[in-house]
Amino acid sequence: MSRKRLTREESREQTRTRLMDAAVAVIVKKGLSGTSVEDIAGHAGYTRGAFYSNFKSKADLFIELLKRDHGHVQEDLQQLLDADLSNEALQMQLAQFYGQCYRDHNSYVLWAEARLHAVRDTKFRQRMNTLCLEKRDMIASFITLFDQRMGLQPSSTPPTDLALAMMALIDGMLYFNMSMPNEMSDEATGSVLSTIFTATFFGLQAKQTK
Amino acid sequence: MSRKRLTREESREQTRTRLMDAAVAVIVKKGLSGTSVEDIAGHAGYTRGAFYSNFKSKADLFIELLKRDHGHVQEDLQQLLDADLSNEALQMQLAQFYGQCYRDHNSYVLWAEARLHAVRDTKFRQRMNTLCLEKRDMIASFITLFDQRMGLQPSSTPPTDLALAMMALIDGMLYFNMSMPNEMSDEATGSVLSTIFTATFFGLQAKQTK
DNA sequence: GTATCTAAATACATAGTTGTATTTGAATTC
DNA sequence: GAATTCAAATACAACTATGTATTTAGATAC
Repeated sequence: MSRKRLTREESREQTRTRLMDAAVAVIVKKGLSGTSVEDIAGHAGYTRGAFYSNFKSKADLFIELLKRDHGHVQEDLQQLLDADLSNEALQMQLAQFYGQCYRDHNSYVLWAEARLHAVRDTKFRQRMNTLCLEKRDMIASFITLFDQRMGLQPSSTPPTDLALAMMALIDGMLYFNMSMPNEMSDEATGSVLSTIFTATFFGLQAKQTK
Repeated sequence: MSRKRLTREESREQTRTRLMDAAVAVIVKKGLSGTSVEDIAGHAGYTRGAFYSNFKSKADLFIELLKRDHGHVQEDLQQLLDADLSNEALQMQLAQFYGQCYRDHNSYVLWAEARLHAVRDTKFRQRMNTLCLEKRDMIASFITLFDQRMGLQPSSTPPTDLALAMMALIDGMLYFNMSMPNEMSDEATGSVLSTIFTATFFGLQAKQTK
């Protein structure tokens, strides 16, 4: 099994990626501020030298992590939106989307850290808000599309506001699902979300049978 | 203006309280893990000696902070529940409750820190869950009471689950309201919450006019 | 193959943090 | 008012973190 010999650029890119992946793991485990640059480099199998050669600072790296994750989510959502699916397929896919949402532990923690940091740091908050609003607008597009498809007259509450509410709700439920799975099982989480979504968008309480 | 001479016990109590208040301020500003014991003591006008004489560790203090805040909220809610108010008064009070909810910056940050810490530390998570579930049950009582009062047949979703959802929603909206007040004003926040509450509990989309 | 470049390692200077052990001085007790 | 007690200050020793400055060794260019 021949290990491919890497070009300088490839090697650098590999280092960068490894550092970022290690950073996620360590930050999720010990917290952003509880994680030292040494921790990250060490966990990736490098020394601090490698870190500072690739990133300006821990803060700089953290932004990169968020952007990377955000990019993935946005791509996924955009694909769904572009796919021009049937109503049924769309509903299925959306269900799956928030289904997988509350399974990704690492992302949850990363963004929870980010929110806290945003509360404290104005500059960071602005960058963060840009990302959040991009996601919000994506979700708002879904709401609008859905309203059109279903022939519902749009709610008096703007879809952008509803989108933020859904983000808030999913996020918070994800936490409960993670921290007290006995009280809030995966099924219960899905069921609650679906109840509230349905009530909010169709205006009728879902009479779903367990 | 004679400054009252304090007994030893009073003085100790004062120190303790000052340390706790200082801790909230500093932790909100710099984060739990970014805050040193020295920071806290210093901000309260003492040295580390005073801190360690009053608390076992920073973790110990943090739990105290959460318990104190939790106690206040529970008291307020219990009073509301005991008051046996008319429907109108109850609705008013509840509106006021979540109205004031998203005005308390410090508490938000404290609990956000706590959630992150809970994800990482099993023992802490258990203590934290106890508090969360107490609050959940309190809110579930409100939901049940409300259903009875309004003569609604209770939702197929258990009130405890709905209670967690409402906590999740309020919390998340509070964040957006704090971090992007231009996108999510106080009024918009109230409006969205009220839309979703109404839809969820009455099963009808609120047609509220701005 | 020699010279050059640069990613990553290493060395260093500085500074902050923790918890305990000891001391101090003001409140209490007799 | 002398003795005692204890809240808080101070001193201490071990450890961890940061960022920069310098070195090293493997890729690239000639």
